[in-house]
Amino acid sequence: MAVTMNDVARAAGVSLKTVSNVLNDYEFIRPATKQRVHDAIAELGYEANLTARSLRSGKTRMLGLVLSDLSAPYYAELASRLMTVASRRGYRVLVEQSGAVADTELTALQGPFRQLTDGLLFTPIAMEADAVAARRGTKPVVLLGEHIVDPRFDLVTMKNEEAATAVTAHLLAAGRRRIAVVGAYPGESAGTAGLRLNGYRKALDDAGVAFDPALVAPGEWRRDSGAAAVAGLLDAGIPFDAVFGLNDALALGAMHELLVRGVKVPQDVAVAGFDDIDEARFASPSLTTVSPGMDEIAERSIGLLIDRIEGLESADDGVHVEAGFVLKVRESAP
Amino acid sequence: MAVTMNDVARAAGVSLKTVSNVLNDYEFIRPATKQRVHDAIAELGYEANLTARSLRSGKTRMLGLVLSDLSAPYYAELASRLMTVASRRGYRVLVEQSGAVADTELTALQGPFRQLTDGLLFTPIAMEADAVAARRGTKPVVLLGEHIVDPRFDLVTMKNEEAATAVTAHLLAAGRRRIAVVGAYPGESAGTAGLRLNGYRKALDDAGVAFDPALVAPGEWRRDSGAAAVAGLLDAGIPFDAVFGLNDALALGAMHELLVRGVKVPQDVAVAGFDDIDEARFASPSLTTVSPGMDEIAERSIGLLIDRIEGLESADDGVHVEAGFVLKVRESAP
DNA sequence: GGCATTATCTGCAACGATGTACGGAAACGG
DNA sequence: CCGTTTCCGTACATCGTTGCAGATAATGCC
Repeated sequence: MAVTMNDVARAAGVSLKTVSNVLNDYEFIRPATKQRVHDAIAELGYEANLTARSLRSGKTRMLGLVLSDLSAPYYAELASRLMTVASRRGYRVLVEQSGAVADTELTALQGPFRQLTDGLLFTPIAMEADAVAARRGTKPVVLLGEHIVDPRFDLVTMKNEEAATAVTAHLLAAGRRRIAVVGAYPGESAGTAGLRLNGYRKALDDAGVAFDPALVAPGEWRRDSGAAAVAGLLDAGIPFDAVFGLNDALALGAMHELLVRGVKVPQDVAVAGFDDIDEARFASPSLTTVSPGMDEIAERSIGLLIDRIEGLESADDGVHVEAGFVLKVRESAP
Repeated sequence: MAVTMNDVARAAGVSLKTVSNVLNDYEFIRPATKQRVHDAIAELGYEANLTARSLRSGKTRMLGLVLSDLSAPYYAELASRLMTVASRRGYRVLVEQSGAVADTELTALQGPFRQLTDGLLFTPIAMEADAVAARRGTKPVVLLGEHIVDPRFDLVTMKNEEAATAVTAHLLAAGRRRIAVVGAYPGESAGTAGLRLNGYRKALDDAGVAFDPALVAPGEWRRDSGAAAVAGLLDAGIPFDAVFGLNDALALGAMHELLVRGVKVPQDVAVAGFDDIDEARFASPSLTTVSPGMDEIAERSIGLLIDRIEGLESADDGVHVEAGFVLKVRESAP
């Protein structure tokens, strides 16, 4: 049986409550008493029972992180940093994979997962704003991504549109005129894909280049769909001289397919991505992309969530944070 | 205030304990009673309080996963699958990043993290067998990887040596004779790196090719170290016609450096890796590697751990599981 | 010196579930 | 028909903390 507060209290010759007070930094305790308690704790090797503490206090000191798939490199890198940042403030992160399925997202939002955490970092993909608003409980929720942009919610995101414009402008400046986009539907204008597509269109407009819907190919944001999308364009005989993958995985998949087909990158077709995952630097050719300030996103989202949990942030409306970005020009689109 | 069992009991006109019994599938309950309780639960929207349940039962239905760094692609993919498999058996996975630091590993093994979980999936890197044996508590621990191979522990691993031999033999069969290895010290023979290096040496022996320590370059198992290791070899003027990265990240980093330096892959230097992460298929050239049966590893390690937790597995000695492997021949080393 | 105030510590109840023990009714056996 | 067994359900204690409301002693103030 583990050592309890009662054992410590007995050993230190004080009441159980005094031990609790010492542990919770209660103000009025004589240094000598505090010392005796600490000695007893050290001697017995006492460790607080977190479950009991949670039951009594209603706090778990865990944050929930809901994302579609932890094996996606962007999410893996993000999760890793979020955990590191959270642990600096004494919180753990519990991850739940939604698979981008509305049902699973809903379960994460209001099911048992919710109970285990003091607050949620939620990347909605399938669910819409009203549904989330109706189902979020009383605990804080900070949204990640851009699927839902709504004043009712705290949101940490990136400059999708501006960054996409920058990438596209960079391709245009290099003389590319038929820039294919993979990862969106031609008409899309909301959500992460939509925003990035808007950014692309804006750059085209600025440069006076006409938008061609035939150059826009949808696909899930994975390497294989990037490859499939490019294969589709090539097979359809649609000419293009650049590919903008709406995330790096898509771009890298696309680039792979181009090279397999004997298309030279960047000579024949330039390729650019979005996210600046570690893999991008080491691809061959290395991938031009945009770094969306992941450190800042991790820092700010955890900070905001914990501030909400601890009552340090009390804005009535949702707080919106937009991290900066940096264009990373590499070999795939010099 | 949330709905409690007491509320349900009142609504159903039974005692609190009967509600508990219904929820825990106690045998002797009249169908009619069971139905009334279920109706009340549905009507009130009752959800069991997991914290209270944990406190009373001593179980959390969470598994701990300790690994060095979740952003490493192999671990990210593994973690993702482990979570999926665990959830099928009603468990969640809580991840802790050790950073491959002994202190952090120790904390994960016996600190608060331990309390939160019913059992641990532990990838030791810095800690040694005796230290782990002394500090593991009473809850089940299943080791992953090969840093510690010891009959005292349950262990789920892969055929490192055989697989490394297969990769090396494949390179040799293609006529390569000076195969550099990145990710190990020349004399290493224990741990994952050591085993894979042994496999490499065995293949050399079988083929009657002499082992040259100058071809073995150490480095952490990341892309950047793979690149740095190859840069070192090239700068030192050590000739080689193949590189075996002891994991895919190393191999991909190495390949990148080769290509940057104008070395043709696979014409001048063939490259092979280990792990078969998704990225390997989409690299250019695509990476020859070995797939270590990650699905099997995920299935078996979660299965074993949960069986231990639930008392379904009771072998006194550690159970050792070795997943099979498949060589994936791709463009980087045809 | 008397009374309010401050400092220090304590006991009890409560968080919401489960384990143990037991009571009564129904079914069964001889 | 009575004792035993099998069902079905309940009451109470308990897991290890923290919140609340004191109790007691020491100090400050006039």
